Amino acid sequence: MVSSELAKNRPTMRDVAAAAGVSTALVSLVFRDSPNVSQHRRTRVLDAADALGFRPNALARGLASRFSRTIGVLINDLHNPWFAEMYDGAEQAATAAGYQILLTTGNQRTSGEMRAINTMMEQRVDAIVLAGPRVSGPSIKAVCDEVPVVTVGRAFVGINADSVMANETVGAALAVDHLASLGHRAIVHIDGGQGAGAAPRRAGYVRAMKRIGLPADVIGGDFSEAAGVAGVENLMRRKQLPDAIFAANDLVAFGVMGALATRGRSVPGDVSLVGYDNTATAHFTPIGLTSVDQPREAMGELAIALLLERLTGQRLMKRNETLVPTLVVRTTSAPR
Amino acid sequence: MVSSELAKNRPTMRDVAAAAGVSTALVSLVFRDSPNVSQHRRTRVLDAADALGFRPNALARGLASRFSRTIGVLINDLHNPWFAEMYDGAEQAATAAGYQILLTTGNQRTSGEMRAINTMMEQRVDAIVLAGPRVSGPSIKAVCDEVPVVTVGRAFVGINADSVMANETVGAALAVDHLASLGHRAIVHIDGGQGAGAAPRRAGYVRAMKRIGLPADVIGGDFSEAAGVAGVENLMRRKQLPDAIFAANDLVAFGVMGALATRGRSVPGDVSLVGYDNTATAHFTPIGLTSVDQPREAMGELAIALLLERLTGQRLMKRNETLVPTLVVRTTSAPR
DNA sequence: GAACGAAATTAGAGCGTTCTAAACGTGCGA
DNA sequence: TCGCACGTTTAGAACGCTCTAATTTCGTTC
Repeated sequence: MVSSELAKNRPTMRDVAAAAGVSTALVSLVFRDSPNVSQHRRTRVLDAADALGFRPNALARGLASRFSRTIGVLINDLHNPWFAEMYDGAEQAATAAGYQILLTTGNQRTSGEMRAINTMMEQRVDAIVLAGPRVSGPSIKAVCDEVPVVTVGRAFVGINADSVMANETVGAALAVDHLASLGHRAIVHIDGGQGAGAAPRRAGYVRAMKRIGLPADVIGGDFSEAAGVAGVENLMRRKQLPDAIFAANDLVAFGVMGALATRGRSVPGDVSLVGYDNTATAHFTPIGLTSVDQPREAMGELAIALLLERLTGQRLMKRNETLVPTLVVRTTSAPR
Repeated sequence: MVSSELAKNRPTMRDVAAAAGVSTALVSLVFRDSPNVSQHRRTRVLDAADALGFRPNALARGLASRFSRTIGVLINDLHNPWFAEMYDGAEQAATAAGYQILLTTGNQRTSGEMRAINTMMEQRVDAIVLAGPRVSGPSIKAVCDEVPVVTVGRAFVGINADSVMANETVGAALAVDHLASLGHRAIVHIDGGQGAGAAPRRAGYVRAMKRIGLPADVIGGDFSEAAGVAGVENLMRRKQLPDAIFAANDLVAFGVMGALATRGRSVPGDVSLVGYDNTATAHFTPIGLTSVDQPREAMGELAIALLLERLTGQRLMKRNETLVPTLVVRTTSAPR
């Protein structure tokens, strides 16, 4: 090994034990906060430990104990702040339970995700959170049989993995009801096409419109800014613009805003606009996008809670949880 | 241990060896891609391995080999896409060199960072990247003596850690020169106060203005949207608005945009505006913020490259690298 | 002061790899 | 036929910790 000179001889429990004049077993007990260690020895050990600059070796610990006390979290896209917020909730819950988090990303590619999952398994994480996974169900079946797994934002059928989702249908209804309550009648939905969550949002929109007694009016799109621009171009060809637009997500809404501005139309003066996801960008003053907000942190916390139930053996059955979104009203939606 | 029933008896090298009728040493050689294993045995071992569903145990491997082949990356703020892009570069470089990345976050708090650093050290990472660290120099001195460390976006003096920075002075000059070349004379800088990188940006602005022969005009602020709003309020009290504003970062610029819009002033009609950092939000059509862009991916790659130099023993001396930013022109800056 | 039980401590065998040094074939030249 | 070199393979001792079972220590009680 080239860097042998770098392999510092770090102090081990043996060294600490020798320095403190006790056995390694006692040192081990001290570092695991065992209650049955005399105060006397405990301080002696701790003093010796930090005199030597001792750091317990997590690899050895994990190997010997068969548990790494680590939960692996796979985030599909690090650039998407959605995941950062979910992660906050997860980290907090995990830390509170005495677990560490091993964070990996799949770089939005299926192959990257599988590689990351394999890495986690080799690191012997005790459980896994898959946030917005793109992998196929069958490809992770073996993993789910080895450790507890929970998926966030997506649910697999026929696989032993728990899931945490947001109720997209309800979210869409929130948007529609809000716009309708402002007096808007012609409410168009630019949808997310094949994107994850697009279908239930569309369905929620259609159902809510029907309930209120308004005609559903869906324009095809996808989860991108370009879809928003295209949607506006499409609408401009009509005799007149709708009262309001409900975009499949915030990106689409940004596209809509830009395209309308380019054409001299104002939001919310000419058209009210509601997005979905409540991304960080939505709240910036020059934008102020009204948007449907998913309880991201809560989803992260819940994901960890589900794993802990499995880890402590409290539950063996699969569980699918659904949380309810809320609407954050800003300046892009106004009375008709 | 409560979850004993979950501690699946995963197959080990021993099992694979038995199944393939060879020694564990041979299995080990196969999994390390040793060249001196006969093709015959290699395939027998590999077949046996995946018949059993064997996954090498990274903990045991790291313990025995004294190297985890893992680089720890500490990201100060997961919500900030800046880090995501830097991480992309780092991950790519690390993977190419056969290293895995252990990603942690400090949640923007110094205490969180120290905890994360300790965790990495306990996991026995071979080297560490600190991206935008907030910790103090002395507090990580011991760590830097144990493993190679590189800091990104900040440099420590008196500590054995390499660093990768962007040249903020040059970046500020880019912004000033751009605005001046558009014919603007009264160019105000709303600065970043005590924030990291604020001082060199301010200095770069002042120097560039002096070079061009224009009077420097700095308004105090910090790296927040609120500072942008406050800056505009400040400017409105003057007899007339400046030709252009160079904001300390994009957040400040968003604040400026919002505040100007509120007061019925248009960008770039009344005032041209340049931000700094080129955040993802800057590029959205309804905003289109001209901004100084740091070569984030390149910075991540370079960070890993520096660590590899240390790991392979090619270099022992500290090295500080500085990369040059570029300007991305969008729609918030226009001729006077 | 002996006996006892509880509390505190320890010896020593793993955990699943890697690594060193030695052993084993095998083919080749003498 | 023997010896030797070379390419393969292996036994067995680490690596630094945890865990079980045993041992020691101690405070009580009789």
